[in-house]
Amino acid sequence: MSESKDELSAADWRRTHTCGELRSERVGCKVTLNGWVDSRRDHGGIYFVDLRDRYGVTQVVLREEIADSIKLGPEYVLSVRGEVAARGESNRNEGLPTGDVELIAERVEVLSTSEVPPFEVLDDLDTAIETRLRYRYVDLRRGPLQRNLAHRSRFINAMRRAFEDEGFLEIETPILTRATPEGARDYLVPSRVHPGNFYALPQSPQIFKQILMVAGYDRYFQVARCFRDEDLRADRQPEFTQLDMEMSFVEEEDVWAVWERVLAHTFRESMDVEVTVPFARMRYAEAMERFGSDKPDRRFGMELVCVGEWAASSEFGVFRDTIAGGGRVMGLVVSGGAELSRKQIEALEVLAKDYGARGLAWWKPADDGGAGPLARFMNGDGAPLMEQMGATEGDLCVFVADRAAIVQRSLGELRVHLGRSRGLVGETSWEFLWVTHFPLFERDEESGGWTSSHHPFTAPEDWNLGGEGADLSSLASRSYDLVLNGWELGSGSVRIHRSDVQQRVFELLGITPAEQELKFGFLLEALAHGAPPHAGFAVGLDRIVALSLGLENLRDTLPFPKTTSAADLMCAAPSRVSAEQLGDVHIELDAAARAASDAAGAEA
RNA sequence: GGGGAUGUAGCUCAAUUGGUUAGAGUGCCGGCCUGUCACGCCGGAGGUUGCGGGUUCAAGUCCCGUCAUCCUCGCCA
Repeated sequence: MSESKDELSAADWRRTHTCGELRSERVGCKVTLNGWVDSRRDHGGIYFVDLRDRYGVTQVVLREEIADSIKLGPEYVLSVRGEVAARGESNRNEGLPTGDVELIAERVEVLSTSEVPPFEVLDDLDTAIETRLRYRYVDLRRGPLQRNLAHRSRFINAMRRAFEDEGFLEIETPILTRATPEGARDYLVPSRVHPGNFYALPQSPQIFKQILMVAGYDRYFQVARCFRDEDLRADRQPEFTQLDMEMSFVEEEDVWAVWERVLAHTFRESMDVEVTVPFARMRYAEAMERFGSDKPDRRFGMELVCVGEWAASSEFGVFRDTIAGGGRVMGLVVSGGAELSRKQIEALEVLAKDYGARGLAWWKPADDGGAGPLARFMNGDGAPLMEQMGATEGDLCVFVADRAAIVQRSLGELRVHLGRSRGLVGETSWEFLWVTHFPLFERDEESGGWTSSHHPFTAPEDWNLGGEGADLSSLASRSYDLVLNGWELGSGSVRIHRSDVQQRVFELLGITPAEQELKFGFLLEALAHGAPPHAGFAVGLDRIVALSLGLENLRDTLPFPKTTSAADLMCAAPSRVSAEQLGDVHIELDAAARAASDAAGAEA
């Protein structure tokens, strides 16, 4: 180095530019860059270093005397002072935005050294997620993740601005709150000052935002962290973020209109994408009947076809008996599916059975009766069923006979599977869909009682709940989901703002007046103190951000995601705690927990 | 809670029917090289085959158990 160590440390090491911004206009300027050593190329008399930060990469040239004076390793953090030089025609790097210039180093300071990283910081690296999560700070230096997180920031900020412009107030609600009796398992936090009592982390700010409506904050929104202690999936994390909102003195259409404006603004601002507004709308019952799903992917057809009439009069006993027993028989046409082998069709049957179907009947249609197990019930004439299915020779028809819910579910899942595997799903499009009028209640298979399809605060379509002795399964709710390309992005509803109706719904859900008082007393009380009609909605930000990036797994849009077993591999959470800490919160482990905790401790 | 897949060098993977000293690419370290840009060339280090047990003359390979990761059914008001 040309200067002594003392002069160096006295000198200002701070950057004048980022590693992504130098262009030809700066040739001749003295600049300072800060960044990480991305790659090194030692040519003996001349030494190249690519210096990286989240803005880009700039080539730094170290002449022999500087290169010989320092030791550089991968991911070292440097401050480089020097002059910007033109690269010249033959030396330009077309692949780099800064490729027309380079920095001729005059002074290099190592701000920080680095262990050899566990994997290389490359855009297209194929490292096991386990290793990436363990060393997330290295993984997060990679371009795709930096771009994803930057996109997420822009997306959320655009949404925030849109809500502010609509007159909404951003209001925070508690993270330490009380356990709810229904819904997902709560994450619990033991109280030190209230022995034997626990806070719960919120599954959503639902009750708080309703109480804000009662309090007169008629337009609320929040970027809210939510927690649910349930098993995970690629599209599900134990803690996740919602863009949550609620409005007073409105009905469904008002909520939808706000969201249509907000999302149009958000996609325009953050992605330069124009989305079609207003969004399409479809009732739940229609979605189930046509697509076998409450979140239909409408990018391809292959809709379910009801063949109940044909089945009722067919000679196939299973079909006939199903119809006679009040069930349904429906089918799908797999275009060009006649090419599928028996083995491939059996794989489809396995899939259908995963979702409750008892079997999958199939038929390769033709005028003469076609082929497959159903062919012998055609009496040599396939035309009538072909016409009803809208099938032609060369297609494959598959059928499920069962209770309506099972028929729709299994064929709906089959449809999505076939749509993907047969390449029917086109490019990602931005055709949003409101699915409306979900059932108010569902049967709980285990207890035989009733549960809310959405949540117990959802308004019924009929404030009288159908009167005394009504068939609860037939009641529709004023809830709605927002769906995009087969993904549920969010859900909401008009709420119950009448204390008496809320109590009646609790009662139908089997919550006794004593329980209501104990667990929801504060809400019922609030509703009895002047509650305006209100409605709201929340989207899963992780999902919509992932989808807007074309990703199906949430992990690449989150800085510190957890594993399928809800562990953080970087900081090794959850962990055991000292006996003293447990004592503080009045917790004693049982024998099984002690053993598991000791085993985990021994491994670590 | 159930089902499936995976686990070998820092990383990504290979290793025939159970058979010699577990290999390759990449990264790392050293040497050479004045225009590279995923530089190149030469050399080197690097292994509890996830862990525990079993079968066998012999186990990365077969069996049992266990742990971790991923996908998934249930679950997720």
